[in-house]
Amino acid sequence: MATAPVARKAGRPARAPGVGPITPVADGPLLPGEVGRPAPGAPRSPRVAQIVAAAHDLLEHEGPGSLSMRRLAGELGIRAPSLYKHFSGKGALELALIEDALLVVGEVSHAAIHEPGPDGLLATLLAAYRRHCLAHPNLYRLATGGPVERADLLAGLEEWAGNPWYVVTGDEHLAQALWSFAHGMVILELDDRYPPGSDLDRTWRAGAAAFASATRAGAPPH
Amino acid sequence: MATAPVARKAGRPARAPGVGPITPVADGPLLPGEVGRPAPGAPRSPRVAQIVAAAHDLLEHEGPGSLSMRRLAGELGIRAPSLYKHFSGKGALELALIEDALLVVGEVSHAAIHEPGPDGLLATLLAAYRRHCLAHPNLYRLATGGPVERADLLAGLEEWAGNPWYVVTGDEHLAQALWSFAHGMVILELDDRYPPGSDLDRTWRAGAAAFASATRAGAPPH
DNA sequence: TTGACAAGGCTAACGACGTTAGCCATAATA
DNA sequence: TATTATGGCTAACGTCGTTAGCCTTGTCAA
Repeated sequence: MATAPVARKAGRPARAPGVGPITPVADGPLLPGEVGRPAPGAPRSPRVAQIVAAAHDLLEHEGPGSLSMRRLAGELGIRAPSLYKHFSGKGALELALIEDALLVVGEVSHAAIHEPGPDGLLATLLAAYRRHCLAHPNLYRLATGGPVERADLLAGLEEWAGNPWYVVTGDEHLAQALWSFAHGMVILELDDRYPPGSDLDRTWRAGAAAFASATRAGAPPH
Repeated sequence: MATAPVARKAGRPARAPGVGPITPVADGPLLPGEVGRPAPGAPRSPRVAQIVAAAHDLLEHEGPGSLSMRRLAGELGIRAPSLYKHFSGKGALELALIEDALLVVGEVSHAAIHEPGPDGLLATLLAAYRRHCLAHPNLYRLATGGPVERADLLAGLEEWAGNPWYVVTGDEHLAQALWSFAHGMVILELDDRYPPGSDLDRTWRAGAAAFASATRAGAPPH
């Protein structure tokens, strides 16, 4: 390299380079209807992983308006055009963030259905999804707002991330409907689109009850 | 005026200036639980209405990337800075579009619950919402994507537009949950986020059935 | 009739954006 | 030791939203 290597600007602690968003804990046995994590694609070079980590931090801490090529390069101590040695463009960088986000949300969802709470599988999944997504608003918006180049995504990633919804409903259409409800709730809550003073806990419970009774009425979840 | 007045570039037919998005058909009697349309705010000047109409056309026909101040001005035969004589910025322009979009979607929703189909109020409302929103994708994304300055919106607009969901469920939390489901379905369908080959008609029906039975189980809709 | 003023155009320019072209230094490899 | 890949750099282009400042036209009061 011609210039000072790495050289993160002072500030928030950097993630260890090369470490992806997933710590692949040993996968236990699968539940009925559950599918396994898709095989990872080509591994990222250390520098690419470092850039993605910096972009992740920038997006989450400073907001989407701050995730520009110049700003990101500045965080890394380089200039914007140098980023094009590692990514074909901003879209490719965002796609990497989206992949990470889907992997993590998939991990969270699969973990939830392995530790059901007293209210049952469905309510546990909904609660875990809500908690996680609200805790990562900018990443969630990036990952779910607008179309995505499905061909460029890790094959099977979306299906795997959405599989828990099928596990808890036992029906693919009910699963899609339930996930749509959860996504609508999260995104509208993130964007503060409910009337002020709304009791959203109760709204989540009302939706959960509706889908839970529909699940019991139809084919039970295995 | 110093320059040629109006002077729309040739192309799509212009809407009559000053005509808003709503043709205020005579409002019939209200259903139980239904609220009336909010009182309109300050009327728009003819020129402002014309600019909003041009922005509307541009957004819907050319997509959000084409809705720039320079491009919009070009459609109107003027230069971008002149738009600032009528709007404080792009955000104010977008807010006018959002207000129009919410008014229209409110009209559609209220109309739907006055003409229930054979599957009942709830299914009729869902079908009308889906049909209308999918027919105006860019406007829908603008109106529902991201936060909105509630203080700048016509007072009571969001509540009125959302009121039909309450009318068909009879419960405010179930109403919010149902609307969240509908929004999630629409936005994910618009963004092509369901697995290829999904039978979304059946997904809509599955969700409708879940909420319909929850509605029957709880307080009936009047 | 004249003067003031509001409305609504205009040009020039600023800073930030994504992106490209072309150059160059270092490290690894043949 | 020569070559090549890696990964930096500067300069620049076109687009974006936006501001400052100017000017013409129409209206309306003195």
